[in-house]
Amino acid sequence: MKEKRQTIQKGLVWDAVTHATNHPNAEQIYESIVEKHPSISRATVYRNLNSLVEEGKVTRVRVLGGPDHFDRTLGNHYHIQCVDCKRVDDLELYKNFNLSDQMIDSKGYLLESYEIVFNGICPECQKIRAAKKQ
Amino acid sequence: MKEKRQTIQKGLVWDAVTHATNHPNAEQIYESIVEKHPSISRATVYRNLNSLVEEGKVTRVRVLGGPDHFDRTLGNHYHIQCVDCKRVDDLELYKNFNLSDQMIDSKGYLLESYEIVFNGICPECQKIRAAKKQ
DNA sequence: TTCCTAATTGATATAAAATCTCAATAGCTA
DNA sequence: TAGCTATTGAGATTTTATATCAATTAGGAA
Repeated sequence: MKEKRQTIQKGLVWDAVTHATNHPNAEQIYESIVEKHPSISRATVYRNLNSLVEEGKVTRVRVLGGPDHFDRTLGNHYHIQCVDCKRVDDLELYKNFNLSDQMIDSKGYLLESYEIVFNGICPECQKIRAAKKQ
Repeated sequence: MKEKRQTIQKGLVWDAVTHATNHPNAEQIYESIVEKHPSISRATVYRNLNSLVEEGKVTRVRVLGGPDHFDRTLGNHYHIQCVDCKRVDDLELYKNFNLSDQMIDSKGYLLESYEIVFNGICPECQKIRAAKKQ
C-alpha cells in the first residue's frame, strides 16, 4: 500500500474545512487558504480534499447542478442548499418529518423542494459484474 | 412576451427525446440527431432542451456529479441511475416502500444508495427577497 | 545528521457539461 | 412577398474537476 505523507498543504485544507462556519466548496476552501499561503495550488486543494474524503475524515456533499461542498465527517445528517446564494448548511429534520410535508423550518431555512436521487446497478451491468467476478 | 417559433431543429429534439428508450442526456440526444442532420449544432440541442423544459413538455432529470438527462413529461415518478454505465430509467416504487429499506427491485435494478437533496432559502436570502419585493 | 526515493506539489493543460456571442438564416405576420 | 426578429451554427467562454510532469519534500534508512 502507498505510504501516506503528512504535508503542510494537507493540514491547511483540513483546517479550512473544520474552521469554516458553513460547508464550503473547493473554490471557497482554496480562497480561504491562498490568503495566507499564496503559493498553494488549486490542484493541491482538490487532491487533498479527495484524500480526506477517502480517509473518511471529510464528507463530500453533492448538490444538483453545482460544485461539491465539504463537511467534517460527523455522523449521518442531511444538508440543505439555498437556491439563491448556494450556501450549504446542516438540516435538522424534525423527529416526525414526513417527505410529504410541504415545508419545514430548520435553522431558519424555508424548504422549497427536495429530490431523491437513487443509484443502483442496472440488469446489464449486474451481468457484467458477475462475469468479471469469476 | 416573446414570440415562439416552431423550427425544424426543435422538432428534431422533441422527436429524439420521445423516441428514446431510456432517458438520454444532451450529448446522446445530439448524437442521435446529428446522424441524419449533420448540420445541427450542439448549442441548438441544449437551447431547445431548455425551451422544452420551460414549456413543461420535457422533464430535466438531474443526477449527482453527471450531466442532466431528459424525459418526456409524464406525471410524477422517480428515476434511478446505474452507478456503472450511468443510464437512467424510471423507478417504480412499491406501494409500501420505505426509505429505510435496504434494497428494492424495480425493472431489475439493484438499489445501491439514494440521496435526498434539499433546497430552500436561507435566512439571509429570505431578507434579500423581502427587501426586493417592496 | 545526511541521504535517498517515492509521495506530493505547483503550474499548466485537458476534460466535461453547459452557456454565451454574434453574424447569418429563416419563421411568422402584415 | 417583404421585413422584422427569433433562432441557428460555429466557436469562444465558463465552471468544476482531473491529468500531466518536472521540481520539491517528507520521512525512513544509513
